[in-house]
Amino acid sequence: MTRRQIPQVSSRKEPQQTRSTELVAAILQAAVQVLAREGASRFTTARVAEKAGVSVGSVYQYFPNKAAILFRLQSDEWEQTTQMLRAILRDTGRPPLDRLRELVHAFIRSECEEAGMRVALSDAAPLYRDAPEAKAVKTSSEKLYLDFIREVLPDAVPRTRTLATRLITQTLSAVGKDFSESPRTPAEIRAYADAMADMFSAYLKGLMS
Amino acid sequence: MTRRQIPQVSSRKEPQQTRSTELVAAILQAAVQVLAREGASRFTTARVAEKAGVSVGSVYQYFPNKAAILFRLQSDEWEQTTQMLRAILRDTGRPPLDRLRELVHAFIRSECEEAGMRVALSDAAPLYRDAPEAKAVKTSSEKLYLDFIREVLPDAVPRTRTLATRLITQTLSAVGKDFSESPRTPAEIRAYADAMADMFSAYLKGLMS
Amino acid sequence: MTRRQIPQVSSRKEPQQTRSTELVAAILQAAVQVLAREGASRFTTARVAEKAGVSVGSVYQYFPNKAAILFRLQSDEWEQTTQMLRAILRDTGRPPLDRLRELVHAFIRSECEEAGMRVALSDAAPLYRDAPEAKAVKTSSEKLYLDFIREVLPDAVPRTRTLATRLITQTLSAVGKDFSESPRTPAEIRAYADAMADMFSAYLKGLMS
Amino acid sequence: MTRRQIPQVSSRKEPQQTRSTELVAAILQAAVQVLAREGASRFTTARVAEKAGVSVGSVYQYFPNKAAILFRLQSDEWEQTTQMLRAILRDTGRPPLDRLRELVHAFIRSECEEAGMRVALSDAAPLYRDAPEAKAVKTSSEKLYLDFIREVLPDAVPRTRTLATRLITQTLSAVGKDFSESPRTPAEIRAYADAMADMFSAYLKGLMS
DNA sequence: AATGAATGAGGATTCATTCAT
DNA sequence: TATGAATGAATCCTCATTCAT
Repeated sequence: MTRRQIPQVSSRKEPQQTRSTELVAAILQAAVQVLAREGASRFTTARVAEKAGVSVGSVYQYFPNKAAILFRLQSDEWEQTTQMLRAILRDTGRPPLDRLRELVHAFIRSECEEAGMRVALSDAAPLYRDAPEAKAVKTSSEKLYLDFIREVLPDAVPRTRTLATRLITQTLSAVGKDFSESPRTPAEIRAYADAMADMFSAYLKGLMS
Repeated sequence: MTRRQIPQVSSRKEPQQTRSTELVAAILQAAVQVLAREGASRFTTARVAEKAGVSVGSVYQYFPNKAAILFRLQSDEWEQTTQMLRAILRDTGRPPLDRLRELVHAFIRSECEEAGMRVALSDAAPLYRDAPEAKAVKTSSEKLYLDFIREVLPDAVPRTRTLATRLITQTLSAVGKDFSESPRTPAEIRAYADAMADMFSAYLKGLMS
Repeated sequence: MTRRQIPQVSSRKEPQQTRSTELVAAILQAAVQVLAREGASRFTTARVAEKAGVSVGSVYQYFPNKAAILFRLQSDEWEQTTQMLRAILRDTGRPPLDRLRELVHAFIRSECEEAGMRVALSDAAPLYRDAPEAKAVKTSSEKLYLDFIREVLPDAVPRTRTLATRLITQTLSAVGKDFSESPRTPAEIRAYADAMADMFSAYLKGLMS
Repeated sequence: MTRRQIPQVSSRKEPQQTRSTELVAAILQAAVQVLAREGASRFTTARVAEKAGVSVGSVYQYFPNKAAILFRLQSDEWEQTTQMLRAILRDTGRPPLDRLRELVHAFIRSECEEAGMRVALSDAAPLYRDAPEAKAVKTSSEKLYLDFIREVLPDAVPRTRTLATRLITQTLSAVGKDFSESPRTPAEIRAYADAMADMFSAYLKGLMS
């Protein structure tokens, strides 16, 4: 590609006053709604501002550009998901593969919540995914999984562990996204998550030997 | 979302004369280039026309709208990939899991070819994915996999087979896409494909018992 | 207006061979349908050609441009209407005002037939109305009315007669067009036509004294 | 017609600041000029913007689409005309038919002012006439006439009054429009208006008895 | 005569971002 | 700080007409 646009995506200023924090929250909440109701292609700063009840100018006061809003939405979600998964994976009292199963269920379930907004957010990915900040977020959560895999495959060579980690995380996120694009019933979700957990378990068991 | 735009995406006229066929080919080739070089957001009918050396009007003579060009690109690729995979899966002389492994390799390899264009094409998916024609294409190739899985799991209940089929196809396509977004060396590709094949094999073996 | 476009609107060639006559008829019939179904703004030569089952080139073989088709439609209708009215007005056996009443009824009735097409045709009027041929058509039918008014007001000065003629013809055509824009029941049509005839009669009686 | 386009035609925002009001005024004034000089077919938002000395974007800030500008022009004129006619009709000191005569004169005269623009505006009617707002405007002024006719024909049955009202208003507006399409001298205008008033008077007198 | 592919100017509308107030 | 008016390039698509075959 001749020249990808790599916008500066980090927040223009850290809002430290209460008022500002509220404003940012209002903007983000409005952004979620606009994304869910209108879709990625109709996600405009003007619409977000209007829904948030503030002026466009104010939006640009806290976000350098449209991509930054989307990035923030995405990264907040990553944060949230990661936190949830961390709690599950670190519960070392339970057998690892049990934890993995629970993780898969929790992840797929969470992906299916607010699916409409998530699809739209992922449609808008081209706008924010190439920003350097986006990559940072991704690698940070990678470690979490790697630690878990190390626990499961203590004797494997690093290369194998890395590969297994990548495969599982990538499958989880890519397939989760794909699966959640269609509306799903709780039963469907459970069945699919179980199948995926079965697959991961079988794979890891094979690597243990 | 309030109302998605569902454009008519099928070809405007079947080019039967040599000249027309060439024109359509030129347009599609130009489209591939524009997509690869400029990215989805800069993919415009005007640019395609210019690159193809024809007028915009000519583009619209053969494609009812921009989405139709993208859909055609995507659907040509699906066709091609499906054909390739069909050849592999139907080679019943070899053990199924061997064929599956080869399929995974072939698929991942093919996804990594022209990766730039593929990523852009997938970025543009919101424009064509909701067209009814798009769904038809998808379901048609589903059967291919289902037949294969039936061969592998002849005794499983239909539900299990369906689930396994979905999981594997979805993993293949979603993870393949994701994986190919970064540039990969042949070695990386082999390693990743092997890992994925291991995962599928372990999973299916688990279901056989 | 800086420069109105005054297109040459007369037929490119008089079709004298049977084949050609049929072609022209097919084109005109298709034009009527396109006008009725798609409206003036979507009336295009391409659509007419397609509906007629001929090529655009053939359309341009017999009509120098789009306006000419519309003009022909309009002028055919004028012709037809005039013929009908002539028959009524010249039936000198009946009292003039009776004939006028019948004329009004016949006219309004005919305007309400194929109303959709007529509205569209009138929407397209800007395209053909300024052609010199259009004016010729109009004046030709003027005489018919003038003769009738002369019969009704034999003693009036020419000025009065001219004025009365213009007022009546203009009212008839303008109000007829306006009235037919909404769908009307036969009863409505009769009532309206009667009222209009009453108005004309009262007016002319006033001028007779 | 398969599907008419019924655009939302009401103003996008009520300009309350002086600056905005001026802008809207400038746009409308420019619109009038473009309409008068270029005609309906060359009436484009770009031309209006340019003539008004603002950007296209600004035009769209106050008018949701082209039709809305035209509708506003038309509706302003309706308003103005109605106001004028109301003053005449409500001057109950004078005999009704005198007032009617004056109304006819005033109306025809006003129609002949800025005739070029009016013709163009009416050529553009297909763009705005089907908007729901347009119908509302029309019915509102209907009442004015109905009240007047009630005064003239106090003993007539409602049906008759309604019919007379419709006939007169429709004649007035349709014939007025038609008459003003050609340039007219003041004398012509007076003569034509007098003739029309004669016609209305004769008609109403006939209904009184 | 007939065809219909090709042209390309033209038009409506959107939207990210800025900046004067 | 907040506002929101203003910008104008960019985009998708249409269509009258021509002309090589």
